[in-house]
Amino acid sequence: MAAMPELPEVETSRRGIAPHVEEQTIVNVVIRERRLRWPISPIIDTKLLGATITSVGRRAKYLLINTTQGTAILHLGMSGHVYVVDAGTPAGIHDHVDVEFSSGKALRLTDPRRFGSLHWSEDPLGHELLRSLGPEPLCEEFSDEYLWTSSRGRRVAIKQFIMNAQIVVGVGNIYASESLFLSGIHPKRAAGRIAKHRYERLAGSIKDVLERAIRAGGTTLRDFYGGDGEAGYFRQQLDVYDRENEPCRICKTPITVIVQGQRSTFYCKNCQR
DNA sequence: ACTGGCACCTGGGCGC
DNA sequence: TGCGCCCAGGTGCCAG
Repeated sequence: MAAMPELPEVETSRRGIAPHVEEQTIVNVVIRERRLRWPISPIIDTKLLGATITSVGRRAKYLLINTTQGTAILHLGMSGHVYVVDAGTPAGIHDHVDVEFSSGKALRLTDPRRFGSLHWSEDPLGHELLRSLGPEPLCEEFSDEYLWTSSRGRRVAIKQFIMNAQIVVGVGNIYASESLFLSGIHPKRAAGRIAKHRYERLAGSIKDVLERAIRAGGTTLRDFYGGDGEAGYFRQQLDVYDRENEPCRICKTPITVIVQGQRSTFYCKNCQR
């Protein structure tokens, strides 16, 4: 099982856990490991205890667990998962947090690599980590006009430009490669040297690929009660990611892999210019 | 102000 | 079977 959370996986998690945790009252908080990307503050234990969850939101790849006392801000990093278990279910070595409800169920956070984080805030959108994030890719504000305007004078490669969370959130390594393929843009092209009409295709492709992935339940399908994920189906729809040397679905040219900013980029050197 | 590079961690897959 | 190496989907921070 490998569900590295990009935006569709986080959104899938949000939808998966929401019906199980909304309106639940927290009667116990078990934190077994506080050393995530940042240490989990002891404040969180106190704030969560006795609180009732009102809704589960999302901003970028952060889950916002809204309660009557404030908001828990949860990031899943590269290897985090959340799911619902029976309270008291024996914990594995990477099961760092259980939030137990009066119903006898619990929300469990598992994160082997511990790149995730958990914060508390009464004003989550004003939180240090969320404050200066760019727009959501699926909102209207994110458009060709926006991309074109914000890219003028920028020499950075377009792949890294769209993965920059100050520009737009939620475009991770997989969907960056995929959306550039769909819009026919070479990943190394300087962001500032792309014409507006090409940004129209790019903005559309980003929205399209993310929406399709969300509809497919993220790249990995999960059962949010009980735990284990099932290898997902969106992977089968990927055009370039992880397809080195396999034929381009359009022109049959073998897919090329390069490294940009220490991450793999997959593209078709014939279709993308 | 940008840009590129490093760091934080563990686990899985591969070649020998 | 075992060991060492390389790779992984995120992102804040640093120096230049």
